[in-house]
Amino acid sequence: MISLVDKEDVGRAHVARLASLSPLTHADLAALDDAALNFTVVGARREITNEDEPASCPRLLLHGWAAHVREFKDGRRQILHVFIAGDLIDYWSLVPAKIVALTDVYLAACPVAGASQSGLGRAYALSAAVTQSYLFRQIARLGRLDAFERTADFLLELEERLRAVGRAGGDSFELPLTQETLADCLGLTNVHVNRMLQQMRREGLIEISGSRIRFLDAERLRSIVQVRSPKVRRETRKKPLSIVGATD
Amino acid sequence: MISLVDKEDVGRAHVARLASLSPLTHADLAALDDAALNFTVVGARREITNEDEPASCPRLLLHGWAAHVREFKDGRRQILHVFIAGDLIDYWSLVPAKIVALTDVYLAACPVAGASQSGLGRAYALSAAVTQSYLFRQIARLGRLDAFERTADFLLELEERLRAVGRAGGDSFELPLTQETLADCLGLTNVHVNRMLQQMRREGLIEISGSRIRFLDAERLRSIVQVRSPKVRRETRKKPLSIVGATD
DNA sequence: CGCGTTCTTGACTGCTTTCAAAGATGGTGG
DNA sequence: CCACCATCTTTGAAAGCAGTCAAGAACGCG
Repeated sequence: MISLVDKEDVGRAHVARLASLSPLTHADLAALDDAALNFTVVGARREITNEDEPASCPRLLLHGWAAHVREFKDGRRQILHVFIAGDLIDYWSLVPAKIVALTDVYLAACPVAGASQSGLGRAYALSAAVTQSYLFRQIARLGRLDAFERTADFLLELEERLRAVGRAGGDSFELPLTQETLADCLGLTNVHVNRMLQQMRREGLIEISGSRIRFLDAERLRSIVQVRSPKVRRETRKKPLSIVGATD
Repeated sequence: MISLVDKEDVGRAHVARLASLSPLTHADLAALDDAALNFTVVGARREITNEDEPASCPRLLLHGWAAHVREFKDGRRQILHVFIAGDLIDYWSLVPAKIVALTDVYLAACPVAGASQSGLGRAYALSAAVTQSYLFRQIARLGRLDAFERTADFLLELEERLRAVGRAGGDSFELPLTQETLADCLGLTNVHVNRMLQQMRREGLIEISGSRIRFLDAERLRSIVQVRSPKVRRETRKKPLSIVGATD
């Protein structure tokens, strides 16, 4: 049986997120509330979309977690992007993607932006831009951060995004992902993810109980990502890719 | 002194690319030709855009190579995306990004799509979608491919993209990037990129002379990326992330 | 021709994976 | 309420891939 969430909880996150991107009119809000009224439930581990049958229309993720995943023939797997409550799943009828529910998920059809000048239309555009910026962050994370930094950065990103939709209270939040799923996000093995989390616990950075994770020292966590440790990785003076001098 | 390219060469790539995405009207083509007439030149290693001053408008990259790069405080560097001739540099006034010229670069302001129904407008939208799909590929590459596979996949991607704009003849193309820049794309060190290229040469996969690279066995190269080698990495039967059964 | 950049190579280190097995957890049915 | 089962987490030992360091060769430009 699927565990239900409070009715008032369903349908808040997406409003919070979109409204924070662009001021919404009453019509916009009404459209969003309307859309949230009849949602679809997709069970954990079920496919929301796959490479063969692209989505018919953009959706709002009202509740739960989903992932855009790419699978290789030999079983390797990479999660390209994680969707949380409030996110727009709108890319793309054009780019076929496999998106799976990581938990039970509540989806609603995305109301079309009435006037193209409506706040809703702009919110959608901004949402896409924000999503893209998280893709960039994911690339940088996978390309240049080591396992420990990667894990820290990813947790910080999740906390930041969850907080924006009221899903991170105080300094803790629900993280209903297995360490294997985490590993698929981070390009690591489940074993190594486990070791990194252990290390964070030992160092007093985080605390995990059940599926809830708490930041004990968010500041230090953040500083880890910027530059791992002052001594280990000394400021390698590498030739800059770009020149500072006068433009042109 | 900046080496000039043939006049007829400037301004072909972007037309080829956009027209292949959506049929263009005469007006569209005229607008593109117009735009290409007065281009700006940005010297190699100069910044096209940086985090502080976002681009004022979308640009067409008429000629040359550019990169969206992210730099860390400690000197680490990751190239998030490479732009080649014909590409649209349009993301985003919204998401500040540092984009540098990897070679001398010719840029033109992007003509605004007249009617929102114009082929040009749709070409822009599709261009953004295609770019996004390359970001996904970059994530999968960095997350789950080993150094050899990564290098192969990246070269294949470049060939494919260059071919689409007539910049890859036969089985070879100009690759005006240093191995260090390549390393920044691939999340590797310049030393290791060198070793991977050496290995590809030894195995008769590629041939490099100057800045020109030739695929000697594109088919085998492609097969490498799919599944590295049948023996080394045996079909790990990992629990599937998603369920195949009936939907809902 | 000389100089700086880029490429190449080898030896060594170390981070991450692999393999294997034991412990914890949660849900189910008796 | 407990036993059981599947799933998930945890741990150790060993192997392997990629990074680091260093130095020499090749290349291109002025």
